[in-house]
Order: sequence, then C-alpha cells, then structure tokens
Amino acid sequence: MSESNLAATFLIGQSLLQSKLQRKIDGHLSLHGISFTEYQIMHHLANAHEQTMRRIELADCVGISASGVTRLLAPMEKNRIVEKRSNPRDARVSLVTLSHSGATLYQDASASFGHCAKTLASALSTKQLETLMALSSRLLIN
Amino acid sequence: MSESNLAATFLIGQSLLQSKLQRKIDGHLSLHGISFTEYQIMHHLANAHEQTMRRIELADCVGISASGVTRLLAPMEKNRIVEKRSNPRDARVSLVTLSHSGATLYQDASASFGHCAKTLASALSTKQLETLMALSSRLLIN
DNA sequence: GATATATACTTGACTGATCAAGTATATATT
DNA sequence: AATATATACTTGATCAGTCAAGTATATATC
Repeated sequence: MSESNLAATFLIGQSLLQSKLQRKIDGHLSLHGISFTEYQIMHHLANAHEQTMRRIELADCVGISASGVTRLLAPMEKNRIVEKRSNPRDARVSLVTLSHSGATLYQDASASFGHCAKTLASALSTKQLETLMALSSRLLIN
Repeated sequence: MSESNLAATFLIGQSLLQSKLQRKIDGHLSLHGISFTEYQIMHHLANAHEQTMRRIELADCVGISASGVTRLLAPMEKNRIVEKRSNPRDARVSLVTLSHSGATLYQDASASFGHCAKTLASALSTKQLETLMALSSRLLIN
C-alpha cells in the first residue's frame, strides 16, 4: 500500500473509531443528563483558572464553532451549570464560569466518564496508551 | 495521573483531534462537492465485492445509523452516484451499488483525499503511523 | 480624533444526523 | 400451518451543529 493510501486508511479508521467511541461515551453520560460535548465544556472549565474561560477559548478546545458554543451554553446556563460573566477589560468578551452545582455535576459525571474511559481503553497497557497519545498529538500540528 | 484519568484525557484529546481532522478533510472534499461521510460510503462500495453492499453494512462501517444511511444515500441516488438494487434472496434488503460515474467521482476525490491525508499525517513516519493504526484498532474491540 | 480593520460574540436559516415508531419480509417455534 | 420474534429498512419529529450575516466593541493607522 502506498504511503498516501496508508494515511487515507488511517483517517477512515479514525473516523469510524471516533463514532463508535462517541456512542459509548454518550450512552454513559446520558445517565447524568449530559452529552459528551457538554462534559468536555465542564472538563475544560473545571481545569481553567478560576473555573472561567472565554467562549472562544471553549470553542477552540472543544473543537466546535463560536456559534456552536452559544447554542450549547444556553441550556447549560438555564440549568445553572454555568454562569455568564462580563470582562471589565473588554466588553466584547463573555466569560463563562462553572457554577457550584456545575462542579458537583462534573465530579459525578467524571466518575462515570473515568470508568467508561478505562473500560474503552482496557485493550491497551498504560505504556501503549501513552504511545498512542504521543503519536496522536503530533497530528494536531499540521 | 491515575490510569482512568489517562484514558479520560485520551478520549477528550481524541475527540478534539477528530473534529480538527474532519474540518480539514471536509474542506478538501468540498471541492468535489462531497462530504467526508459520502466519501467513506464511496470508499467502502469501491472496495466491496461487485461494488455492492447492503445499507446496514454501510451504516456499520461508516459508523452512522440505518436511518442516517437512508438520508445520506437519497441525494447520492438522485445524483446517480449510487444505484439501488433489490436482493432476490431477501426482499427486506436494499442493495447499493457504486455507479460508473460514482466510481469516476471516487477516483477523483481519492486523489485529493490521499494528498490531504498524506499532509495531515506528515508529522509521523510510516512506521509511527503503522504503530498508531495498530494501537487504535485495538480500541474497537471493547 | 476619525476611519478602517479585527475580534467576540449572537442570530436566522439550514444541514446532517439521531431516535422512536411504523412497514415489510424472513426465520424460528409450537 | 399459525404465531412470535427478529431483521432491514423508511419516515416524522427533533436535535446539535454549521455558515453567513449582523451587532458591539477594541485596536491600529492616518
């Protein structure tokens, strides 16, 4: 197989893998009433300085568009999972903070997610998983 | 970091990677007027026996639902990229065949896709890519 | 200081998928 | 042979996201 075919085969396999993983993850997280995308939002907020991020940063690290973030956060605000704040330094910016109840929900969901992740990755040793992650991360460069 | 956190971090990274890759791939394939999902359909048909598959097999190897396949194939039939056939042995089954013009379109798109794939994977050597694929494929087991 | 350009969103219209329910056919059970 | 269950779809309603265009604010340029 030529080199370009190898890469092409990889991308097709990657896409299939992702949709299968996504389905399983969503199945687990639905018990907490959230989607994987919502979980990712909470994850990034929970690990951010003061549990606060700009919407555009969230878009970038979750891999959706700015309008996607607007639509995704609207119900999360209504459910008091996140809170909206303004940035006094720049009025264009709308900051998002993980609320107290959001943090609790995240902790609960994290337990499920961690367990689910462990199961999904159980075919690989820790070392293999580390190798996989190191190689994958290189693909973000280009 | 605990083992479950490592796996969790992997899944989150994997999801981000996939959305970034998807965007780039769709950008290239849009020049041929097709989406990555449509490309995958053509890819699997092109490599199938007599360029023919059942709809449910397509759903399974593209990673979408049966109804997703129905909706996806409708415009592809209208554009004569694929053709519908019935299975004389089982009237429930609706077979899908890559048409002649579909095969031509696939070949053209394949050149773009192969080039795009090569660029996206250029940060890895052939050996690294093979390792990545071998490790990834293990995740489909569970 | 006025004007042009860039950034950070939001919104309307749309698309690509999902799920649940329905239809048609096949297979297994009694 | 009749009935129950499983399989292979299709369809209506819905959802999660996209893009293009609009608004508000900030920054650079002249």
